[in-house]
Amino acid sequence: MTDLDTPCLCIGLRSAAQRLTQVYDVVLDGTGLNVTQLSQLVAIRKLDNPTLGTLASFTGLDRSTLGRNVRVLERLGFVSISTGEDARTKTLTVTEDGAQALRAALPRWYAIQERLLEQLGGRSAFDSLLTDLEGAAAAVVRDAEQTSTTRETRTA
Amino acid sequence: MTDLDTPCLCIGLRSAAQRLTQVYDVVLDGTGLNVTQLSQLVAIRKLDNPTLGTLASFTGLDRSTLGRNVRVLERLGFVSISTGEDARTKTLTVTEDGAQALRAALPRWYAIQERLLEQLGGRSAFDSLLTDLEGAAAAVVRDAEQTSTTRETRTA
DNA sequence: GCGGTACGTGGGTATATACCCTCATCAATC
DNA sequence: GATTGATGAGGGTATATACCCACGTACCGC
Repeated sequence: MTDLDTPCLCIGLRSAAQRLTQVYDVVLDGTGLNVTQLSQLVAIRKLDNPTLGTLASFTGLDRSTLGRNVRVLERLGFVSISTGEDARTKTLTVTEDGAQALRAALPRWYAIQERLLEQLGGRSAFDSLLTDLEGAAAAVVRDAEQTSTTRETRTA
Repeated sequence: MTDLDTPCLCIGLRSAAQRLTQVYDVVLDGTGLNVTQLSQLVAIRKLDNPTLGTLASFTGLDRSTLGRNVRVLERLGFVSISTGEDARTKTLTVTEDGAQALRAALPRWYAIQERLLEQLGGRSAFDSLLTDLEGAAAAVVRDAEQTSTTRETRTA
């Protein structure tokens, strides 16, 4: 049971994601958007002026994380944040500047995707690995919950 | 050319990495180490008291990032940071507390790895995807450099 | 030995991310 | 209609991450 004979799946995946993020960001440089912001603008537009919570569920991010991300977009003038009918909620809207940034960025985003998919020979291997990972992660979490429940029961 | 018909590879990969990180961290909870810290302790031990720069190259992280990460480990008492023979360098050493935390954490880390690999049917698909991604990312970067060079040449 | 260059770290700033607690608002019940 | 419980967002704090610049140290050529 050692270390580098079996490199950490988590760290490996994270490194890959970081490198890929940098690649996207380099290519998007000059459009005013990085890949995080691009994806969030796209999501806001797609969801048609969602609330923070809706966007958070959709993206799988924590609400507070998303709130902070969105404030960056607001400061950049790409999103406007207004109080919804339900006064607890904040509604997000892509501004005209945001739409313009999207028009600049999306072609480049698309070009990266195409190039990557070409190199990867399509997205099936990619998608199935992500799906498998999701399933595997869920299995590990179930195991962990099982174990801790057992431990609590034993202790009690 | 739209958005969610072709979900962003980068965002997908990043989400997967984040979820996987959370899984590791849940399982490691109580050992005093999260997966980032665990991997860094392992790397320090493996590299046998490296300098910050050496560790940064090894892990692929930015030096300043690593400096900050390591200061967290120092504050936790798991790593000691001392000035090297070359007075510019800082040498990293895993303390006894750090070694003890590793003893607590490594079996759990190993259990996650085993469980994940079992679910994934081995690591070949995982590893080859990461390798392919690396190659594909390099290709995209080359394209981008090519393009910008061309643009500069044209402009000049 | 001195001066310039190269190199290793640290600090400032910024984003992305999470968790927990609080506060405000809405809704439902009495 | 007032109290209570649920829900949405914000703020505090923390980690992980990057880039750029400043500073101090080392080394090399003279």
